[in-house]
Amino acid sequence: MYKIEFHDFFNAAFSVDCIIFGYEAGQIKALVIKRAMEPYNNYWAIPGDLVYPDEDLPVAAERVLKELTGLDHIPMHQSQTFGHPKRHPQGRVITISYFALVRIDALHVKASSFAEEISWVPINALPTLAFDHNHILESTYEILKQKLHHEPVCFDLLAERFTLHEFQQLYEFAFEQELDKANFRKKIKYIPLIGLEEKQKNVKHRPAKLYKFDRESYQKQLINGDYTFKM
Amino acid sequence: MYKIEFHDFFNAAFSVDCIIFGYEAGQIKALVIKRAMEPYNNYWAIPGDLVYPDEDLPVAAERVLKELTGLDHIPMHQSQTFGHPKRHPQGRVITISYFALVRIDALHVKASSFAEEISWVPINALPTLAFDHNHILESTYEILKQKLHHEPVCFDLLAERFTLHEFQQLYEFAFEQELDKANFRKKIKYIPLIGLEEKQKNVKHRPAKLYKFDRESYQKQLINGDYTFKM
DNA sequence: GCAAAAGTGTTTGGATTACACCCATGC
DNA sequence: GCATGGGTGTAATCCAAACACTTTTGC
Repeated sequence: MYKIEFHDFFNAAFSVDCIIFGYEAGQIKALVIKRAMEPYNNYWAIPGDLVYPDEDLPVAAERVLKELTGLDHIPMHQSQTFGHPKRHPQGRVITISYFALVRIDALHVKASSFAEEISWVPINALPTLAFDHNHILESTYEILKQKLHHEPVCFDLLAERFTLHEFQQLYEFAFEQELDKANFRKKIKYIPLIGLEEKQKNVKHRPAKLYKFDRESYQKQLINGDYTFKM
Repeated sequence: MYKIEFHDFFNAAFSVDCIIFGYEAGQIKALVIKRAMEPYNNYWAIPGDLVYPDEDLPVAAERVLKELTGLDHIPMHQSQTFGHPKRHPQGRVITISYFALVRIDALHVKASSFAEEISWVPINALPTLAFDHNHILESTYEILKQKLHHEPVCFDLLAERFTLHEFQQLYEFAFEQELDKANFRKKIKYIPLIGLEEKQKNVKHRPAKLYKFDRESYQKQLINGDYTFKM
């Protein structure tokens, strides 16, 4: 055991990485940016950057995401922290990863000066990413899958109005197994959904009814304690 | 948006906090130490300390736990990271919390020079702790409760040999609801337990049979995929 | 009419619940 | 004997899986 002075401990930096998941064309995807700076110039990476000395972590995550992708007002949750001494080539940098779920169809991302390109990549076909970002992304996807079982986060990924088939496909993709249509619909019977009058258009089969998630009555049921989401 | 030099980011420190849960006398408890140094001298706190500049996080968690409590070879899992700029009075210190589950009956803790006292406190009757440690401990307890539902972590808390009633009481404590004895036993029917010949002794009622968790066959079932733990 | 997907009903077996009952031990 | 918890059986009910069937659209 060696002894160092108290102030010598204060020579680390830390960053936040923002993992943004979306759902598009039947696949769960993550947002990556192409780095336009060293280290790992030209590599795809999770959007992330260093945290300012007196900045709180969730605030930093919001700021960094906005600076790199233009995305604003996206609620994020903390995922995990990665701190291997050699994970960053330029010094000791601990990174705290945050993640968010978004509706890809409802937003427009734009690359910043530090990121020359932005792309949504399917979670099951990731390229080699900068730093330890493959590891970070994969282990955060595991957390997402856990949440899909026990919390209604699926409705953060689906478009605001969705068909029951799209809803089903999301779960089929995440858990890599086909589901029976009739049984799926029985299972979701108690999830508060609002059935809209509107239907699908321009499909070459019977148009499906569109639904919205009824957040308000879900909240009420949560407080009453007479319902717990489970899939 | 302000701009600071790259090297000026490197003036933060980080620590690990080790939350040790145990089960004793029908209650889930956490290990706390009484601090024998500033800041928060004489407060109860989660065992934790600063991480060395080139030390990996899980290694630091193990070292710190051993230094402060004498506990060694306790497998720990990362929980959450807390980084509010004002959470530590002496500078910017981010803390990464780790947690572990132990069998209180099977270990002996000893206070170090930095901790003049060690105590197990029931999770539902915590004193005011140093720093933001109440918050850290409570939110980690929520994670433990989640795990109790989906992973066989209960057997890390129970004594190696336990009665089915002790097993049931652990769940009754965690989820704050009474369970039917007969139904509880049907529910755990598929958990691989080894029934021992031995029985309880010196109890003033019919002695209960003792059981062990069959880790080996649980692992096999996991790999085969023909069983998932659920409580 | 045909293809394709939407949408619903029925049967079955297994799990969950509530509850009742008997058993072994210390005092 | 009696208090205390250990341990088991039963009937009613609910739920999930498998599968078949009808409906509505575009072409």
